[in-house]
Amino acid sequence: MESFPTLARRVEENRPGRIPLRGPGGEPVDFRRVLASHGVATLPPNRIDESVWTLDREGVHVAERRGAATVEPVGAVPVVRRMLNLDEDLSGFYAVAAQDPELAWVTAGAGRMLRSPTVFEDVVKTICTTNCAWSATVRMVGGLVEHIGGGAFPTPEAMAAADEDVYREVVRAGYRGAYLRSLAAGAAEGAVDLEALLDPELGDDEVSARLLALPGIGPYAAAHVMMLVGRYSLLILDSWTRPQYARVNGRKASDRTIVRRFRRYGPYAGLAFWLYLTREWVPED
DNA sequence: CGTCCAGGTCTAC
DNA sequence: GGTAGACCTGGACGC
Repeated sequence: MESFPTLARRVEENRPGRIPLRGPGGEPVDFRRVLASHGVATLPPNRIDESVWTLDREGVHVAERRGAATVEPVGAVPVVRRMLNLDEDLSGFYAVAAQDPELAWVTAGAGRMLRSPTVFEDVVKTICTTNCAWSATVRMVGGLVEHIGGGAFPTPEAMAAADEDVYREVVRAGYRGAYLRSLAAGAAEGAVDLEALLDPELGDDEVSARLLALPGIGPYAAAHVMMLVGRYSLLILDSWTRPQYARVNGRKASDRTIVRRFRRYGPYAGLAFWLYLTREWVPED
């Protein structure tokens, strides 16, 4: 006869995992705003359905129910916690944002950028956004997932082992192919430790320097990856954010002016800038 | 058809 | 420190 505690545990484990949508400081977490936090979040193998607000990926299903994220299977709870960035305390950011009439709304739970399960994946995807239209980014990442990862996001080992022809003829990554293979080889051999970029002991300048040392990562890509690993001191200034700022702001501004406007946010300047740009992305109910 | 450029980066001055 | 050109790809545009 099975003991009661064991049975109770089994019953509990068979229920979908539930993750309360609260940050470490008790801050609210807007689940929809995490799913719709940035464009890279929508790339394969992620599948985000904004009509019902669900996230599916590699057999994992995430939805929102009664103030919690529900996760199936339950074993995927740790990776989902990471993807939703639920362990970062944003209360310090909210304290500053509350004083800014343009951004006070974020304190309702905005600011968590959807992360990939590995930093490697976010770096690869970011490289695939450089110097090309969004449609090309979708094609390249789709090619990596389908033809190298077999439907999942490819491991560094698989990407390093893939032939150059695959990058040229299937992924159609163009000159980025060499960057991607080189990055993957470094990650596979352990020469580059991308997970270390999550180390809170590192300063933003150190994280930035390590990213800029990677093949194919320049100022834009470094700032983008940094936002995804919780480093917000740099603003993402590129061909999308500049005109988007002009649209939201009502008139154009130089990079210097933009940087000044968000200077009050200190280490959260990049996050404040991004949220300002994307404030219309998730309509209120 | 050619030119431009999109969520830039690299190298060479 | 700063700038000029080259760079894969493939839509969007002008001619």
